[in-house]
Amino acid sequence: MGRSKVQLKRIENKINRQVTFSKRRTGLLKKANEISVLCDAEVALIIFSHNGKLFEYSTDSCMEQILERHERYGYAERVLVENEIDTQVNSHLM
Amino acid sequence: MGRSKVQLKRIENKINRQVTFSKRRTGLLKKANEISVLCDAEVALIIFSHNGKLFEYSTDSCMEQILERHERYGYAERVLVENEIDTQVNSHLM
DNA sequence: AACTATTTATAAGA
DNA sequence: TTCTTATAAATAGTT
Repeated sequence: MGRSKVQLKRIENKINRQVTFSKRRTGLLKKANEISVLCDAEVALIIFSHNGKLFEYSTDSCMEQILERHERYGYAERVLVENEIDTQVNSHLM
Repeated sequence: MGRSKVQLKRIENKINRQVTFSKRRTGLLKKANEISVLCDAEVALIIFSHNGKLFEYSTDSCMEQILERHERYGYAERVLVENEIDTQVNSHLM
């Protein structure tokens, strides 16, 4: 999206990388909020810049709750996988 | 982005909400990967659909490491805030 | 699931 | 670094 197509590889120029990071971070956070509101989804987004600064978004500002839910879900999935339940059936559910 | 402008509020029609979720989820995951690669950032994205299904992306597939880093960073920030260090100075850093 | 008209994001440039 | 602008990309409504 811009004056030229972008190649999906690390931007070596430090200034350009920083500018692109700033722009895309704003866009990503915005879209995370949009899908959350529009689709009634629970979203957690964590971004650490190359320089180690943290940026984050979470639905209803309850990051910890979402991370806990993720942790619990993870265990449940592991059980499903171990039981070899056909995931293709479930992939149609949202 | 589409035939009409979108209002930032919950899509009440279930079918439309599901379709929009599917489209935007794909876009969001794609952009999370792009900023990660282009800008050498560490990203964790967790999305629970309205129906409770989990979708996630994490840089280098190490979600747990990123979440741990987030937890540690959180504590560090809290100390900074308590010490009332001027955050405007740091806001120029990325 | 594909298609396209439009909106939106953003790469370069100022 | 903030604003502008041309262009790429995403996506809303449609087929």
